[in-house]
Amino acid sequence: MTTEVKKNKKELTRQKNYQIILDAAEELFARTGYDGASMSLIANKAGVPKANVHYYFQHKDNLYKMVLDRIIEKWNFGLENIKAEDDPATILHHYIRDKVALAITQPMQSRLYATEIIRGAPSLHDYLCDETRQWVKGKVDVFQAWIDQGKIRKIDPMHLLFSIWSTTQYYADFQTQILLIMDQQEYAEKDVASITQTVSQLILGSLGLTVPTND
Amino acid sequence: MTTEVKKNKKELTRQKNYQIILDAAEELFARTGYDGASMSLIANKAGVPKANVHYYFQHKDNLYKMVLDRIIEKWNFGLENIKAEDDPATILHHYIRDKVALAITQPMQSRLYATEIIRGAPSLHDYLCDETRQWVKGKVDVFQAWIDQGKIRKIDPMHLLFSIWSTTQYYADFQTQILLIMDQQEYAEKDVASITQTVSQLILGSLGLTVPTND
DNA sequence: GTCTATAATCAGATAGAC
DNA sequence: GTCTATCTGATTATAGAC
Repeated sequence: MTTEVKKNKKELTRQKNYQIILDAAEELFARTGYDGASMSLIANKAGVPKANVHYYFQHKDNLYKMVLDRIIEKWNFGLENIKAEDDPATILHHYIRDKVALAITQPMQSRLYATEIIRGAPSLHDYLCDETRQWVKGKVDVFQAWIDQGKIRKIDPMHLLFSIWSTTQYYADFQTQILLIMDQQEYAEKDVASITQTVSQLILGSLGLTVPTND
Repeated sequence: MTTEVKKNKKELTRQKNYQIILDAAEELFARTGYDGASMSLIANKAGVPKANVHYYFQHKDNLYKMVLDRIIEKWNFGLENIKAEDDPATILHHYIRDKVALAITQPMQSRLYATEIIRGAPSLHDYLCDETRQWVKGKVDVFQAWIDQGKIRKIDPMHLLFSIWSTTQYYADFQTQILLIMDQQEYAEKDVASITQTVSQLILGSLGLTVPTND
């Protein structure tokens, strides 16, 4: 085996271990909070010695930040190129549908994000001030243009956006409560459909729009 | 001083200390999570020796449960006696208004509840299965009656309720994010008004109702 | 009832053999 | 790069003087 091949193999195990630890950390941070997720619990779940977690990520805080970074990248999507000329009903319905799907399939990531905000966003402060604030500003402008054109009913555009976030993320963050109330073990296929339908109906309905029948 | 008076005085200090510790614990549990809030931090914040916290509440878990109990009692309000004959617009608008007010004035309690649910509701499991499920069932029946009478547009009643909870609580739980995006230190009077207005418009508007102008 | 001092345990982090 | 053994400090909880 040449040194080159050896090097590649090592790099591969490195990346694999890196991901395994990140996955374990994501779930534990989401499930038990920053302080509740100990490095040894994370190491156990990942199936590596605790010292290796420190070898890869040095400090706990660094590991936490890496987990958050990965989530931010994944969640930072939707409404990318919306314009005043677009059709609000289509745009918003698709955004809601995708948000609900993400909440159902990746609840842990939503929950970790939620606990970070609830803690006062110590690790996301700058990101929220820069990227998120700018992003929101852009979307709010388009919403306002829709209102001015009479495409949608008059409403506070920023709070409209917050309402979309809250109603969709709720099904990830409060899943435990929802399922206990519904007396179910997990979301069924029809639940996803009725959640999407209800939330979409709620947002679009209040704007004087009707939910598109075809996706 | 008679023994009776002495006894009353002792009982009074006991209740006072009890409340002081509960208040400190509530804030710390909400801010840093169950594991992040250490007994010594709570004792410091309350201004009592750590041993006294144990004297009053024995175990950390017990203190946490007491804090939760107090929150549940306070939040378990609204829609108490609604009936199929009531006017949906008035009922729902008042419910939303009160929920928003509570979210703005008591954000810590909402956040603590949220983290408890996100953790999988270890301490609230039974409460959610019994009280909450029954409560929801009752409200859903009334909502359904409103739909059947043609008072409100057809919508999934349970998800309608979830949407009210999510949109209102969001302003407590995600306050940090919202204020950073809005570039403000705290909610202003006019914010509370526009949040109430927007959320009410959202819920009522999607039901084919209009927001009542007079409270 | 109150509080100091301390026990027992577990956390994050590292040294050093392999 | 990997992992055992260990250090240091913090945590929950309690014993016992006042």
